[in-house]
Amino acid sequence: MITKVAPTEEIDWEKAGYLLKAIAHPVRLQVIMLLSQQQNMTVNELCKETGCEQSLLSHHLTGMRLKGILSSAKEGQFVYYALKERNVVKILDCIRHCDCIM
Amino acid sequence: MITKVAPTEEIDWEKAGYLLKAIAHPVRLQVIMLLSQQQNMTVNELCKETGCEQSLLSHHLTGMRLKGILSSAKEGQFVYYALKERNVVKILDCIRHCDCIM
DNA sequence: TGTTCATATTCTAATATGTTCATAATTTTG
DNA sequence: CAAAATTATGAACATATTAGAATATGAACA
Repeated sequence: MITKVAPTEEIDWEKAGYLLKAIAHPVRLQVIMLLSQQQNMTVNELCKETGCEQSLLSHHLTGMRLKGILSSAKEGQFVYYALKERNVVKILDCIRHCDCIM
Repeated sequence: MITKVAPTEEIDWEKAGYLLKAIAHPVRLQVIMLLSQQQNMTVNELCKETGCEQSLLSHHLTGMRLKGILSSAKEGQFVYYALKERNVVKILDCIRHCDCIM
């Protein structure tokens, strides 16, 4: 049996870049932060918390949903958004503790 | 003396978004990874490793330098690039261990 | 039914980003 | 000095992202 010796971790840089781009925006980061603390929130709640205009926020939310970061569930007249890919929170935490001087 | 009670960590989302955007690109991520393992590298070395064309890579490098992520030092005909903001490596490590399904 | 609320979508404009190509600047070498 | 190597720069272009306005859809409710 042939075993790979210390296989250099294969990273899909395209994927990684795609993922980072998908969250790299102040509003989207805030949304992730909020949903990491609160399970689900309606669009309106997110609007108020982020201070982002409804239409624009909707765009961001739709995008993140399509990219698998968020899930959404319609209940009556409301749509509840939640984190689907909770791993992105780790990236947030990382930035939070990073002290990146920029 | 008045002490702030459990101050909710203030995060500058603009800054965070800016930082993420600054590295959110397959070539730039690779550059960061390479320089996290090797201290300095010339443009040519980075070219070969990333498979990115010289001019394009140069643009990326210049951008990252201007944003404070990389430093550069000219030595003779070569220019050595190095990580200036090593904290970005943490973000890479995070992605690496994330198993983000995307 | 008609009105209001919550959300999504479409359209348009502005701006930013990624890419390529040609060329410049500088250093080394023959 | 001329040629080759290394890197940067600028123009031009394509594409993507961001933003906001207007409008559509559908649910709730008087």
